[in-house]
Amino acid sequence: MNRVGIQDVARHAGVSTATVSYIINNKKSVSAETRKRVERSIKELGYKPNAIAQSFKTGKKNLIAFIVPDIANNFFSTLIEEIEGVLASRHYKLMILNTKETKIREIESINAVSSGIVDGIILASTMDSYSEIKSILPQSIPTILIDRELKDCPADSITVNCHDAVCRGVEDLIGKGHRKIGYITGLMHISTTVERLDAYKETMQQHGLCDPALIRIGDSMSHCVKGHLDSLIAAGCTAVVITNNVMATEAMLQMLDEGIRPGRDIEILGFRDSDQAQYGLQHMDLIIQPTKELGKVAGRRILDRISDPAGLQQRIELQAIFMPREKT
Amino acid sequence: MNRVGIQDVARHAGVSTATVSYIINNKKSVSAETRKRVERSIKELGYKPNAIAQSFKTGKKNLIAFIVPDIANNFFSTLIEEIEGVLASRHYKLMILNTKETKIREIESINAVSSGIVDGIILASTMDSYSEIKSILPQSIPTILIDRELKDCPADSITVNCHDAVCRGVEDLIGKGHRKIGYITGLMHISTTVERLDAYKETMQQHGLCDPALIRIGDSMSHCVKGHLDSLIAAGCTAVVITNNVMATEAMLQMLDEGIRPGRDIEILGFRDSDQAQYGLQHMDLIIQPTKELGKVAGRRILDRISDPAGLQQRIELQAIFMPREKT
DNA sequence: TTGAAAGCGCTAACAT
DNA sequence: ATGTTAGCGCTTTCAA
Repeated sequence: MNRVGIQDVARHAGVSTATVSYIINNKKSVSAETRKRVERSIKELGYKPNAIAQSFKTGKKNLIAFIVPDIANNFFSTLIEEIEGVLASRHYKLMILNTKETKIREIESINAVSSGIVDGIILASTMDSYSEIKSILPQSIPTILIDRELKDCPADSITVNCHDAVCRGVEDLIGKGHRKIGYITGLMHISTTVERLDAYKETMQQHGLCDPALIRIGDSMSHCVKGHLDSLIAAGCTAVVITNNVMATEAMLQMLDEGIRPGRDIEILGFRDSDQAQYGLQHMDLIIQPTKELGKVAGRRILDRISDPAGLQQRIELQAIFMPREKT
Repeated sequence: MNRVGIQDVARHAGVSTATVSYIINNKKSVSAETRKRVERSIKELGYKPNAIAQSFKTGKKNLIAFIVPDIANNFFSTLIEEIEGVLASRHYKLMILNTKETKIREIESINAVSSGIVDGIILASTMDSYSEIKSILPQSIPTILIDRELKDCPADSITVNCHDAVCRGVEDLIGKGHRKIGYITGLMHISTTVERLDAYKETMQQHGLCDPALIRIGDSMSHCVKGHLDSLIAAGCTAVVITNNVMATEAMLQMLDEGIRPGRDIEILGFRDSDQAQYGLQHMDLIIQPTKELGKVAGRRILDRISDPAGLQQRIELQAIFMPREKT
């Protein structure tokens, strides 16, 4: 049960601990012969460097934390996947902390992580504002915001601009003759929700079509869609904008089940991720987020930020695109 | 940028580092006055104990690794949620490692984790057999298998027995007069897949109905269902067993989209998790896995195992239940 | 090319 | 109740 340490290896191979360390990290030139001997000892003894001791000594953990609102959401699990890929190529691991869109769990997660166990933090925050976490977010740990912005936060951010795509989508609906276009939001305290809603209002206003009675406040996670959709249909909407992937999929299931034919009985403008091959979504107009790209860029950015902690703040913005449906 | 250490606090409060340590961990009795003074110093200096140094010294990391095949699968994200809950109550954190059902990523994950950064490992393995990971699975770290068993593995395991529920479900189908009952499997190298398939074959055999031509090999993740379902229908099946939650949901979407009415045109026996409120699933007969319970039990078990590393191996088996559909 | 030895920041046994 | 101090297992400087 006693773990074998670098001492044991050194003794077994008849060298100093320094030499073993050099070999583990191939830091200095070591004669081929010694290297061979030490490597044999390592294998024989089954030696594994104690990662905690290494981190303690060097200060490097090769670990990034991703604080994420909902791992079951395809958007975020795609993000995780992509970030992991980028990090793995640089020998970093990703630690995932799931907040379930609650502030308390976000705070707990930030606290857990600010004890110095990670080299960097990627945060998709569920907070209303930066002030709510300003005091607990450790300035000593490189941090970047992903997907959702926090006003006045000095950290780097990587976001997706959906404003233009939403405008285009709504324009398209209007162009097809729709006048009563309903809208189901995500969680209202999140920056992306506000951005998208503003784009919708703006466009509707430009055509003199804006009607607050056609807006429903949703959450991005669970089962709020049914009621909203029914009530918008009852209100006479011929088209509905549903502003995230989870809700769009749910709406799809529900409509199919009730015999409402999206694309015929009602027009839906939904959201999906870059590579989401969700069955049924082909009946909707879609706004497609560059989710994979978002993850990749975030992965690269946190790594760069770690190697240059003092660099200037960066705000990176990717663009979503509007794609009309294929099928009826 | 220089992190403040326990030394700084001690100096600032005019006490020894030991006293500060006692207060942080409230280990020994400290006079109310000293405590107050030290706590003020901690606040003033913004001191946060270096978690790595603590772990280094004590050997405790308060971290459990969960190596999981697919975080986007509701079954596993529910598991994560429940395990997190149990661990949080004992001040443990969960580190999630997503293998995407690939062996290579499982091996990488095990290696990453066996450098001693966690106190315990929960593994939902995607391997064919224990021999594939026997040499890399660290015996010094408490490990439990969840959901999927690995023959001959000496670790504890927590699984869900679906055998009886599948038998009952298939019996029920037969009782309703179905004779050609198709079957779509999960990944064939996984223990749960085999268990379920055996139960199906067994039951069909008992009624002289077993026909290998009615079995389709699926994977549990992606988009294999459509083809299989179509071909089973073409083969004359009046009922189909779909043996995990992801595939069941996908089949649902597809059938609705194609105007096939589950529960009327075709009978489906699907799977879902304890609390999965997926729209549309009410048209299927269902086998319900006690997913939340599974997570809770696993969380408790790993904690117990950590406090008693030498205890006898435990194999815990929960039972799935069969539930006929509500709606037509 | 190799080795001796000084810590990294903290905990806890032991002493006072 | 509080302080002194010896490490935990490793890396790395400096010397040989």
